[in-house]
Amino acid sequence: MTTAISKARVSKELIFREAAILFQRKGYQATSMRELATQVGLEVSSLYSHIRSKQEILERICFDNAEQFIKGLEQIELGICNPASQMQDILGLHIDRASIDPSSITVFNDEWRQLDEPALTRFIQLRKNYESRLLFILESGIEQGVFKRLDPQILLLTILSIMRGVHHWVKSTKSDKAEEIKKVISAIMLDGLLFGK
Amino acid sequence: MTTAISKARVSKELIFREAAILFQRKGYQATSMRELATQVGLEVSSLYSHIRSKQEILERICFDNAEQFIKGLEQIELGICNPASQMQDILGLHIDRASIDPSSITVFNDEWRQLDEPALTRFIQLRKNYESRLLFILESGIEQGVFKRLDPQILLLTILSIMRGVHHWVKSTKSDKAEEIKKVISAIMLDGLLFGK
DNA sequence: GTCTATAACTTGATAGAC
DNA sequence: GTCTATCAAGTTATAGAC
Repeated sequence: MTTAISKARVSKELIFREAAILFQRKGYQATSMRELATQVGLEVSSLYSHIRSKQEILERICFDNAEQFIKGLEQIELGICNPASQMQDILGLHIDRASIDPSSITVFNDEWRQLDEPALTRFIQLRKNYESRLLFILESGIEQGVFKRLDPQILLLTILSIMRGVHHWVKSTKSDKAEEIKKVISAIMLDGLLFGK
Repeated sequence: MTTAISKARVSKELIFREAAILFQRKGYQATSMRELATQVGLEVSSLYSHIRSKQEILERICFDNAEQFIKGLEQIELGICNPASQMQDILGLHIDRASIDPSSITVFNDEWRQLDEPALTRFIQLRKNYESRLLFILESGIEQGVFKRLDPQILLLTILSIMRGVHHWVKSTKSDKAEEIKKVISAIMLDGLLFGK
């Protein structure tokens, strides 16, 4: 429109997207702004016309994802109050988000510790809040006799561990259909691995 | 013996132990040799009388743990050839090791990507070998009708995800008995979460 | 083996011309 | 908005006295 030859558009979004990919592959600390600039197709200094700092990128990735998970959980809480189906929906929420944007989720999962204060404390609080709401669902399920009477804290950590790993197999399975993954994980978590029993 | 006042012993082991703690808390890249020196009670340069480089520390942590897991797996493979009990033993192996040395295991789990070549490639190969042997056990179990007929690749990644998270709840559960954790995880993995069924 | 001093380099970020 | 040039601070690691 404005120029004869349309130059590759360098938007803020592109910077965040490429940053997520680099942070995923090498980690936040091991990724330099020079590498990011190269990946985006700019000189380092030009990045700072779009962003304020390297930290700002990490903060946005972490808090955007946090927001998505919190919103998703709110929907589930407002739905039918059945712990088993709520748990299944939570698994679905995590698997869907890991499928939609694996790089971003990996950074959210693994690199949040590199947040500076006060963002770090704020992030940890969001996470604690999220986890305590999952714990509540688990405890409700146990009380209602839907789930087995196992230590709910250990249950919670087990579920979170599985969810933290989902992004790994989003790419490593050939049939990268989220639906297939949901089926298998639900089967394991809810009914166990043993046949017949 | 040699000095009247016995000075705090600065051994190589102490350096590796403190390094594991720092690498766990802040990550490899975010931990400086200055911090490590302070933690150990030396000046930076003095560290280099004991170790060759920062990388050497990471390599030793990663490969020592790899060796332990491989040895453990070999024992399990040589034991009774029952996929269900083998799987339970593998869960036990990971939980035991995470209980014995959580810092070291966390670095092994999360910081191996910071290895330089050629160590990185060597490490990835060890891991691939380990994982393919777990996969074999899962596939055997499915063939023998012991495990449900689920995608073994997804099963493997699920189990590895749980094992990667064990160190988190070794500290966060008050009763930090490995036995309790083993019981709960085995219950979930083998029999599922749902009651009765 | 430990120290002080410093080399050699990389980092995130800024100044100012265009 | 993008560039060239540069800064100040931090990094791992070494040299050499004690």
